[in-house]
Amino acid sequence: MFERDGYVEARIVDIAEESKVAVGSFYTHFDGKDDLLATLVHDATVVMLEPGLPARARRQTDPVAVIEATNRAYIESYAEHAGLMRVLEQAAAVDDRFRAIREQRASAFHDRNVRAIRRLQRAGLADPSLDPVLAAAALSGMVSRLAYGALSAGLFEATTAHLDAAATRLWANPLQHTS
Amino acid sequence: MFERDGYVEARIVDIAEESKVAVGSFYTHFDGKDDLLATLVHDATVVMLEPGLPARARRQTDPVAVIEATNRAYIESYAEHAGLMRVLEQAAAVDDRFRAIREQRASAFHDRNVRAIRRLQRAGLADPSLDPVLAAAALSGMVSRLAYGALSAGLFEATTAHLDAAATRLWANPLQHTS
Amino acid sequence: MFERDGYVEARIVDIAEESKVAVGSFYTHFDGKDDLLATLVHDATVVMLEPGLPARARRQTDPVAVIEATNRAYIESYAEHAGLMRVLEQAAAVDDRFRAIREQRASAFHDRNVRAIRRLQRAGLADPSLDPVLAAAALSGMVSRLAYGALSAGLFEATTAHLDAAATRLWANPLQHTS
Amino acid sequence: MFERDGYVEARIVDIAEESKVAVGSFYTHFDGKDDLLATLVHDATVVMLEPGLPARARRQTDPVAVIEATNRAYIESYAEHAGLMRVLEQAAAVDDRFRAIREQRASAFHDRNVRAIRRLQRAGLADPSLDPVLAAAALSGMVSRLAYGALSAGLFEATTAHLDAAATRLWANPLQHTS
DNA sequence: GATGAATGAGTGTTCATTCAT
DNA sequence: AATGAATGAACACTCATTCAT
Repeated sequence: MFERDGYVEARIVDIAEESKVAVGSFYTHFDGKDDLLATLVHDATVVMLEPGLPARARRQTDPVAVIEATNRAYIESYAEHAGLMRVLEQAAAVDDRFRAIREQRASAFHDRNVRAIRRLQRAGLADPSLDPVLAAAALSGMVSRLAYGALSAGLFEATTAHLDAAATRLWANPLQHTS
Repeated sequence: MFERDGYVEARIVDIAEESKVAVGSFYTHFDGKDDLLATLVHDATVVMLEPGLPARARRQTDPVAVIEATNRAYIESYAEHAGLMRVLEQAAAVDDRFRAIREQRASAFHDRNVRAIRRLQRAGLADPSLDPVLAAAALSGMVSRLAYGALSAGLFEATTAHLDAAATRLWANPLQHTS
Repeated sequence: MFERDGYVEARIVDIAEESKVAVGSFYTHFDGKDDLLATLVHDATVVMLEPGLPARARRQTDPVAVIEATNRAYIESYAEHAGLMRVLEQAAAVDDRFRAIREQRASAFHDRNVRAIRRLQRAGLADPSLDPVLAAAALSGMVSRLAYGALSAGLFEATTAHLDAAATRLWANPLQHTS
Repeated sequence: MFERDGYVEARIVDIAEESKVAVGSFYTHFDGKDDLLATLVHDATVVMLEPGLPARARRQTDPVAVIEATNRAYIESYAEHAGLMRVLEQAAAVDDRFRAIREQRASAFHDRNVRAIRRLQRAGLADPSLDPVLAAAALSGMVSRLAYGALSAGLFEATTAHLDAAATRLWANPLQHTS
């Protein structure tokens, strides 16, 4: 229902009906509309932040491999939860609680990226004059826009593989010394 | 009122009160809440798309100068209208009319960037193997995330000058031939 | 405006606009919507109750001629003011003032008919066992229904001449002695 | 509430209060003010058009008996629903939906009368030169005016029995050959 | 006298939430 | 635990009327 009508327009009655339970029963399980969405987002986030692939990638020394693994993880998880993310986006615009949740989610990715850039700089593999925080923000903005444009807004046709490649290339280049 | 309460929460009565007119008078000037926001956004957009600085920059041959001028124009206009943009963001999540307006605004910048990248590629100043559409999306995502993080969300401290510099550098590098 | 939108739906702004004056000017001439309609109805009623034709008919001795003259007068005046009468009908359902005006108008016709029937009875030209009040009510109900059906509701096709003839015949017969 | 305040003036809040339920509960049962009235009228109409008495009367051969039965049925049902009919009258003046309902109700009676007159003419019991449609309109206008005058408007004192008698007499006479 | 922008009381309708069954 | 009818606060919008110009 959230994905069809959006967070604001979705009515509790419809959600209950869709789930084939009575409205009252909905309140037995959730405190309200916000609690339901919070639960959904929480469940999805737990999966998204699972340190499976990145953990393995971190051990690698090739910076491009690290970047590619990170980007692929983000894009794939975005592809899987695109609908929910759109809903979270709307809820965040209306309810401060979700603004916080969204920021927290974003921070998790952001911080991971800041750490990755610092590591590359220390290893002499990235331009040390870049501000890691700004760079991480910019680069993850870039990747999420690519994901949004292709997977949510349908602005351009591209497979997730294409997106991976483009993201990695645009990530890798600016970090390099332009000497 | 929109900037304080958001589009959805703002009540007509409050908007009228704030303007020191009666509710009825509000309707003398606007057809409704949506009409008011549409008007505000329209006015701001007219200013933002004025081809002042970019037009002059286009004639320059130094690609970095072109990029810098474009980025500065975007960041400055974003800085000026940050609050309104946040409201538009919320309205777009709730009302299809505003989704369209937002897309249209985004397209205007996107298209300008696609054209800029193509021009640079033809002039041999940018890596010709990049897809201009994906690159434009990625790069403008990057810049708008920088602007959003610094000016709307307060994620990091930075002057608009800092943002200009970071944006330009991160734009310029990936376009270059990595030979 | 009243005839197009009905009494309740007609808006003062539209009435003023239609008359090419400002709303304020409307109130210079009339106290409000009700005053305007009262004036219109009054003007029309003055004309309708003018004792032109019936006065002459009254002097005649042929009862059928009297009846015919009365019916014709009613139907013609109804034909002329059908639109206004429909409006009055609606206003009477909403505003007690107009209910009174309508009753008064109806009474004028009713009383005239009661007097006519009494005269015919005294002259031995109508069944003396009929209650003149009920008969007058019934017969004028009949005529006004004919007028309404043909001229306002369009229930059946008939010229005013046809209506005259039918009304007179249906009036004349029941008054006669069934011996 | 409708009978006290009329259709237009009746407020949902009052209707709900009168029924000792909350406003919201009103909407649990009806779609709106119009739906409530439509339901009331529908229920009343179902009863009014029940072919009980007239069906039996139809088999009779005495035309006066047929007419009397029809008139009594109409007057009794009118007496029972006089208040509601007045409301319907007002609603019809304001809402096209009710205009249609009223016309439909009127047609049901009208058609029945047209058929009755035709039957009487074929049986040689009524003047064959009368137009059955016009006659039915006129005669039912007469009866309904009697009912309205006595039961709704209080124009004259009369028991339903008096009304029956008067109506039947005024119906019966005009149909007869005036030889 | 004419103007028409300003006024604000009034009301239909929605929907998250409760709670007796 | 499930049910779903009842609840009533909340709010957008209309339009007759006023009054400063």
